[in-house]
Amino acid sequence: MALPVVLLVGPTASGKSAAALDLAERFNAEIISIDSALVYRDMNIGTAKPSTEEQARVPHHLIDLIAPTETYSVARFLVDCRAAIDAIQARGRLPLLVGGTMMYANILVRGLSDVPPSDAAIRAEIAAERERDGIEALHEKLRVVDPITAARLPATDTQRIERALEVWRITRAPLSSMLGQRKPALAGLESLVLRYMPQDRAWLHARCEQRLVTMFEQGFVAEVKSLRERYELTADMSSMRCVGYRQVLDVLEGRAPECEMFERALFATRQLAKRQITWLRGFEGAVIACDTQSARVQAAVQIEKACKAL
RNA sequence: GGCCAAGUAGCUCAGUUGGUAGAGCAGCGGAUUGAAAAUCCGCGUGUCGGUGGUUCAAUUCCGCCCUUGGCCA
Repeated sequence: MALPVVLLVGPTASGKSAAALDLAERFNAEIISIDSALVYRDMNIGTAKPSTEEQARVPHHLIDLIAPTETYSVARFLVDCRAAIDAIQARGRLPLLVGGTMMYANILVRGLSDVPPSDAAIRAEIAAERERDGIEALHEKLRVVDPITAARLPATDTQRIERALEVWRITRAPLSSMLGQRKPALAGLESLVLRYMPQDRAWLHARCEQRLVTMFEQGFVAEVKSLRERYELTADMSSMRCVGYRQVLDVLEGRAPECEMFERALFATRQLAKRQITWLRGFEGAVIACDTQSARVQAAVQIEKACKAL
């Protein structure tokens, strides 16, 4: 009997990881993390990574893949994720994909166009140009080679302007000519999307705060200090731009006063949750109110229904 | 009980020599194609404590009431 692929997506601190553990045990599932922060080794407290006990209860995948000095990508996620799904299904178990990195979830469902991978050397070269000439100059260069993308992006969107220029320099073709046709990532698989969303935003904000308090009590600052001793870290690395890590690093490197650290980290967490909720509204799939008692039961009912339908 | 001060956005406050109001911090909405926990774009959300009076017009001036804080009994 074929099993569906279940995606449980929700904002940070919504309780999806804990729910996933229960659901995994109930449905004989293995968990695949959809989380761009959990891929980093040695970043445990600030990412709210499932504990070793939790990982012993249920097998988890796509966690601890790279060092904090390395970078991951959506495309690599698709490859890793598909491999994990196939392996889990081969064992006759249910793949339960859980997380809050909505770009990954989005690409998983809608597919990725045929765009070249990033090139670290070209990317560094473009970043240097931006520091020297300013982002407006890069936007102008992009307008010449890819007017469609340049018109779409505000002149302030550094990351996308730099990426579009990078694509041009690698392929000599505009990014806008490559988008449109998407290669489906879940081809041949039945999928069920469960959107874990709070009815009351204040409930989520309170949980964000509570979890952040716990992180600092568990030694979050010590974790970042230890990371700095073990790795050659800089503030512009993807790992160090993660919510919380960035704010702690700002204090350790003297860019921000310690008294503001908690408040700034909390603010960043809320902004993240907000962006995640924006994505969720645009997704197809069952909505589950994560701030109600029956959230897990509702999720279980949906999964059961999907399994029977196959 | 008497005197004084304050009452304006979720919070802290500004302001209107009378023409229904604006900052900061919060908050909210949106974009998203190999960095996404990233990178950007947009939005004041208000019976100006209540009530009566003066006035063409009151959040603003006057009276009374309510609430809060302080001082005196």
